[in-house]
Amino acid sequence: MNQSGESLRDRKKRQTRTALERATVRLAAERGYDNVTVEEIAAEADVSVRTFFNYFASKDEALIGADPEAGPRMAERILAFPGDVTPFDAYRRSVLAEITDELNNARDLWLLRKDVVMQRPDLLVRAFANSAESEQLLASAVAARAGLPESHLYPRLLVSAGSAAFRCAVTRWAADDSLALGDVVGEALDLFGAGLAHVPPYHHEGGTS
Amino acid sequence: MNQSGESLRDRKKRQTRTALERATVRLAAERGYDNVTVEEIAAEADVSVRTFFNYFASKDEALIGADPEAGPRMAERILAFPGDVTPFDAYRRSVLAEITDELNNARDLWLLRKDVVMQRPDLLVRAFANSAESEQLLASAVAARAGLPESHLYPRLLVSAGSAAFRCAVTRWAADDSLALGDVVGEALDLFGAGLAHVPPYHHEGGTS
DNA sequence: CTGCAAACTTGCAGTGACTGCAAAAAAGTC
DNA sequence: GACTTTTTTGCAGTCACTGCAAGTTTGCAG
Repeated sequence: MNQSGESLRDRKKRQTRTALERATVRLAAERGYDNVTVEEIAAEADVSVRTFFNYFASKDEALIGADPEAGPRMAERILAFPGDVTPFDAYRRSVLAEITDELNNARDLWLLRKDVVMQRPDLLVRAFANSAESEQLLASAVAARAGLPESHLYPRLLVSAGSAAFRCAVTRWAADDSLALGDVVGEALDLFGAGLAHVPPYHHEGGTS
Repeated sequence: MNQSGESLRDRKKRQTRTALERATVRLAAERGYDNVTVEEIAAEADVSVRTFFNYFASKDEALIGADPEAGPRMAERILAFPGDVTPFDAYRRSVLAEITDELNNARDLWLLRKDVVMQRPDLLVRAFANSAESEQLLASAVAARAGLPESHLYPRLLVSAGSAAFRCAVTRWAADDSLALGDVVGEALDLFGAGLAHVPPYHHEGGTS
């Protein structure tokens, strides 16, 4: 019964996973991240506490909705671009594509996460701390594309810059409703691309930049 | 009795603080970070567990030796440079100065921390997660110097890039004994300064870069 | 549809980080 | 030496997280 690629089991697993994720985000946004216990989250999703930890290694991970496939997916994307695309561009496009997908799939969740992040900005950093494994994958992909050894600083810096861009962008996005998250991330990556030695122009009071 | 600027009390506090820090790092390097309990650390430093938590908010903080004065100190340095120094250079120099000082004061600790980080790279990221407050200070200083509003992406990105540079540099430093940490951080910051769109040259097997 | 194996869920008991509180012990002051 | 302010400590409690050993559900073959 897996011609559709997804058995009953798989479907149920996906369901509990997203139920837990949504419960976590919803409750955290509603009454503050650390006023919510895993027990409450599990109850909300109608599973046992132990099951929560079968799906997520930590409360943090559930909040951010850590997707174990995101790393491999992005790495593949990076390598799939035609040869004349620079490593930076490949990485940049890959990140933006991922964000677009994510927002299309769960924009509502990100709106709630925004509230949580506004209360506790450190959560975003902490959540990214656990993705060292994925980052390693991305760094390898970048290294391959750039013709550099894995030990080189550049690939790791580029990937770190990516998550920094994302984190800063979320903060900025949270503060200004009128912006699209993808655009802000793109802008941040551009600053990294152009070099931080170059201070970007800023027109006081003149939003046509 | 505080003409020397430091009373008995202050001296003792400093002593317990560094004793706890050293105990944490030493034990963690010796037998692995999570095979060490706070109870053991406290015992090693001859204080109670409760006292440990009077000095450090978490085990992570003790491992990294989080210095609450580092943020203000660096911010001050950034603002103190003459006016013709660019924001990037001011930040860069400030970071390198801090690292130099730190290594001069506690090089042995950093050598041990290196071992711990090699076992668990995520600890470094997590440790930096709690410094959101300091980062805000630095970002403000950079913003002031760059003539940008605090809400602008640039200052935050520069500061994030700084910690990314530091984290990547430590990793690289841990893997190659022959390098000086300060140099690697400087190199990383230079890559950020020049722009990541530019892939650095790499001479296969020719260390004259 | 039955019986078996693999995957998933659950409860339970335990560890360890971390907190608030109130009392003991120093340290500084006069 | 009494008095105030800090610092240390013990204690009780909460909560995240883990390993283990059932119990339950799903997949599959006969």
